[in-house]
Amino acid sequence: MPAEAKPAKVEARTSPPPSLPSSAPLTERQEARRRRILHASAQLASRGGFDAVQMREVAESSQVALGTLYRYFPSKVHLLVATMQDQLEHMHGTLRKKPPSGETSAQRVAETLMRAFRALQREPHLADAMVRALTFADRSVSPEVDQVSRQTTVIILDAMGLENPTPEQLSAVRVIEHTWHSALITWLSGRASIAQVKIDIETVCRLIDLTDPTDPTNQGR
Amino acid sequence: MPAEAKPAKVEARTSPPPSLPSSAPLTERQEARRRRILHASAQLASRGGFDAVQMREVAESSQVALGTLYRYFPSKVHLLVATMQDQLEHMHGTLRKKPPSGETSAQRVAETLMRAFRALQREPHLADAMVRALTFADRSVSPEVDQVSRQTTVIILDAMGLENPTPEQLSAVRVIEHTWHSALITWLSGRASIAQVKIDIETVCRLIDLTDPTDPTNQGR
DNA sequence: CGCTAATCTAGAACAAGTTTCAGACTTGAT
DNA sequence: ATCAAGTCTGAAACTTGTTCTAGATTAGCG
Repeated sequence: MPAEAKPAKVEARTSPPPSLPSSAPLTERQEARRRRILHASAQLASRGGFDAVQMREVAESSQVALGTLYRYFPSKVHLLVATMQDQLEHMHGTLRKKPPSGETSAQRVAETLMRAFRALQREPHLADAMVRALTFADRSVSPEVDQVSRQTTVIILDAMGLENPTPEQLSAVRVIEHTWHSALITWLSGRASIAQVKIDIETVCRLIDLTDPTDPTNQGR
Repeated sequence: MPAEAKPAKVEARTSPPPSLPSSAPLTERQEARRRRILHASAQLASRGGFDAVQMREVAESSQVALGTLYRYFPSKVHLLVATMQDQLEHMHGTLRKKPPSGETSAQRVAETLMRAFRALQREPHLADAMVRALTFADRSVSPEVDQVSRQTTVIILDAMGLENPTPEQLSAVRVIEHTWHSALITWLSGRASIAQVKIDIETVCRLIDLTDPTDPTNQGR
């Protein structure tokens, strides 16, 4: 990675989705620019992963000046995390259409995650770019990364079919997310097979059983 | 990050610890150089984390030419992962001296990981540098990252006090490692508190109970 | 000791993320 | 329609990881 200028300009951003400095609503043309940028980012990422997303190329592909690109997304990592948010929304929509069919919460969650995993497998380079950005993100990207995390939580809770999760269940969900992210990384870096990821996901999903109050074998714990 | 030259020179390295091109044993002076480099790396990392480890500075601090530094460690990530291996060995030695006191495997593992976590807290910047490097590593660093992973596995199995882990237990250990890494990241990026990390570790360690054949409540599973 | 291959050094050069700047364009309000 | 403020553009500059080169040094060997 080149000049990762330390003073990662932490603009006083506050609004949720857009990365613009202030929190003003975007004009139509601005919204269009933002969309073009995200599209270019995803496209380049689909080609060659994290390294292929070069800011100059993104700017060119999206017909925007480099300075403007940085105005919308203050760093490459911000850009890729935003790209991930974008893709996650798609994903959530898609998953919602066909709810998982498993009988237990654990099965449904595992099924949902494996479905997401298969989607990522279709664009492994894009997955690489997004996941690497996520885990490489430093504090200046925390709000955005957190948003991704929340969205993931929602997806998992959706799969569990829970209205009011208990604190224990939320803990289990946290651990599932940890495992999901880390397992993805091992897969992306070629250190784990698809089968291994599947096993890991299924293994961690058993934690859900452990917190399922309707499971009679959990009384002794 | 500056010019992350894509063609990450993947030299035909094969030997285990040293990153030198071939697999020849190091001379004394070479061993000393390697040590100086790792020391400088850890020192700079302790200051300002990942970003503070600048290759030129490492070279200068360790009294080695930039080209030589790259001969020993083909990239910044390689260097930091090697630094991690180094620290892990220390850690393992330290942990061995005072084995965990918990009664169950799960307790001992959680205790061990929390002890390691406290060690990391003492040098948060160093932890940042090492963990970021680990998760950002691409395929060219897989062997080294894998070695770190194996070492971590050994530490956990040690804590469990197992001679012949079952496949199920190994799966649980994998998930624990995933959680450990990911939880560290959320802590380092300021998205999770120390307390939260503790909870996550304790939560995932319950998976061990699930695979403990001596636990009578596990019969129905 | 003298030779050769490998290693090391100093420093330039290159790549890509990030910053900066002057000038053109838009927007919103008057 | 007009003006000020805010945006966008194009291009250059700066930073830091990485590569390359020519010339010293060192290591091992006969």
